Amino acid sequence: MDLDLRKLRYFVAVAEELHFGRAAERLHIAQPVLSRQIRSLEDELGAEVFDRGRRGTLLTPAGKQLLEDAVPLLASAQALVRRVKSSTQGTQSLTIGFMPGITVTPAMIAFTGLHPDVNVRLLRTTWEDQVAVLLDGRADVGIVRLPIDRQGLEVHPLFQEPRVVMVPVGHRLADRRSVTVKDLAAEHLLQDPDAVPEWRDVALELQSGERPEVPVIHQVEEKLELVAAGAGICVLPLSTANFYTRPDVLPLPVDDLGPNEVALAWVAARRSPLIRDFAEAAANTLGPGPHASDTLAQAHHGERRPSAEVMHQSELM
Amino acid sequence: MDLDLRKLRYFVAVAEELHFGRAAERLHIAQPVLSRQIRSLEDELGAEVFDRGRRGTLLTPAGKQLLEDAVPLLASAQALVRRVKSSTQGTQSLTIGFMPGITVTPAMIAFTGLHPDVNVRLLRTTWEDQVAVLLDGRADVGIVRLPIDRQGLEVHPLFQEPRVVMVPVGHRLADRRSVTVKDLAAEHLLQDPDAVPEWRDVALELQSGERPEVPVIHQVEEKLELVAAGAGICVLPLSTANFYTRPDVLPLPVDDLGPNEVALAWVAARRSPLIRDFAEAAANTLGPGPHASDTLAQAHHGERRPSAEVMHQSELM
DNA sequence: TAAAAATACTCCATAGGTATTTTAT
DNA sequence: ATAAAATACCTATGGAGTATTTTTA
Repeated sequence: MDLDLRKLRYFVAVAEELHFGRAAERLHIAQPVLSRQIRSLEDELGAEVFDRGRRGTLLTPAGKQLLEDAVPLLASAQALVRRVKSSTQGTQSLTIGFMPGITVTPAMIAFTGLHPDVNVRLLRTTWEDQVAVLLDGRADVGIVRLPIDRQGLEVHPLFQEPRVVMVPVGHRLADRRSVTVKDLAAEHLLQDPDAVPEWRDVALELQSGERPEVPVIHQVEEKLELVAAGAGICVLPLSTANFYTRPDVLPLPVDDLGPNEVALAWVAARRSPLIRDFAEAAANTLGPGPHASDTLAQAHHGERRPSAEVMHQSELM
Repeated sequence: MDLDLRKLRYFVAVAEELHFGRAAERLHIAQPVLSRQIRSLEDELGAEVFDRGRRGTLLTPAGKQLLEDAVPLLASAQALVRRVKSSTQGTQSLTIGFMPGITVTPAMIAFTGLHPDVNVRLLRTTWEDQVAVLLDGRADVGIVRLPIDRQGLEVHPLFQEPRVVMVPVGHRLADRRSVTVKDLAAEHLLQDPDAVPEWRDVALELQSGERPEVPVIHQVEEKLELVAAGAGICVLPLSTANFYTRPDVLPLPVDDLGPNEVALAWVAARRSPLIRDFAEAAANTLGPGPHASDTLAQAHHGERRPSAEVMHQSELM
């Protein structure tokens, strides 16, 4: 009668691993248990979701449809629990997700003026989880870098900022005043190609299909460490490049690279007055027109710090 | 770890009844079971959701938050199951919800031209469930009458049409050429007051707080039966009034009643190409500008029939 | 005191475990 | 032959039932 979210979570694990044994390991259960639970899910749904045999485990059309709906449903369930738990605290709160390099403070100040009683929290996100934190309720509203998957979100553009490429000192392009995307085609990009569509379309390592695995750590500091070590390059919005300046990595303008768009996003199905008011505060203080420094800055180490208390994600888990 | 949707469904029943015994009856389980399940839910959430004692059972703030999220989550889960089940059939399908009186055929023809392979189904809705059928997956897209709760929906206005009031022959207003909303303040309205905000604001029966219970049956035919019997009046869009003409009920123009807006709506979190193409077909064929008859018609009984096969909701349950 | 919810207990369905067999490359 | 998934069988958790007690207006 009622769908079992545990089985759904198991299904997602198998759908992602395409292997019952590995999925069971990831879920910390025994493989036969997983087989039985997936069968039970298939019985309840009246549809086979996996094509076992032949070339291992594959998704059926019904399985693809299920995966598409299961991920957001599980996120919504998590979001529900988070919101109920936070509603037990006496004070209302608003959690703002933001990507590194974005200055949230002016919007926060404007919002706090309207709602001095509300506990505003900041959650630094990465490119990979900037959308997920909204869907699963870790954040109520996000200041995101486009492009993103807009499914289920309300997205309001705020402003644009130029992007630069970070190369190590001594790199073959390091003495250029500026470069083009084509100059970078042979480089290894240390980030999700979807974040830089212009590069993705010309990249040699993607056309050859022989792209080395990008390390799973995606903090900006670590990316720059890898750039400095000569492991590859990365493209950053100007404000981020200025924020994380270090002497052994140089920012270079890229002539034909479109600007990075920053937008405010939240789950479309919610209409909380706090989100509405923060959206207005952000539009007034952050967008449109550049408020941040938009020229290549000289190195200025450690001068700027986030001026509000920043939660680390681990504190929220 | 995983939220239990069964408990969530139990919670919604108690939240709606505000009485464990009656809720248990509605759920076909014993009262002690319900008490225990709600306690278990509260343990899992780490929050009391009901305030027992004093004046019976009441929702706590956490309970209100939970109710707000639980209803759409349960609807999404139902929608997931429906979509997986329908994806097992070989042919793709698109189910269109529509309110009585709206002519869907031109949009259907345009859409079928684009997708001759897709099985298009129609689902007649009522004022009360036109949104629910979208949220729980009974329909993929709906032609709805505004105003509706837009939470989680994408809403694209199509066209407007005038509204009339239906009164029985022999009514004190029956010989008027037209009336005003104020003339209707003392009448009993046989529908949801939210459907006619202009009336709601002046209605005597709402101000006195002594509104008689409106029968739960909400088919247009039955409303007109009640109007004919002198049980009250109802306000209908012109096309609906023309469609359901009967000799003992008269339509009257209401001078100061705004037009009824018809819109296309679907769940914002979905982005199916079929929905996109139907939206385009509907915008081209149905809106803006009136395509239906927009004058008060003489009686023409039984001439017009819905030209496509119409499913009854019971066939879908 | 009467009505409503909570507690005590019993039963059974089912998640999870280990050992083993079946299946497909 | 081997790796992967399914089956067999056992244990224990927890949902649902009935009978009863506790609580509150």
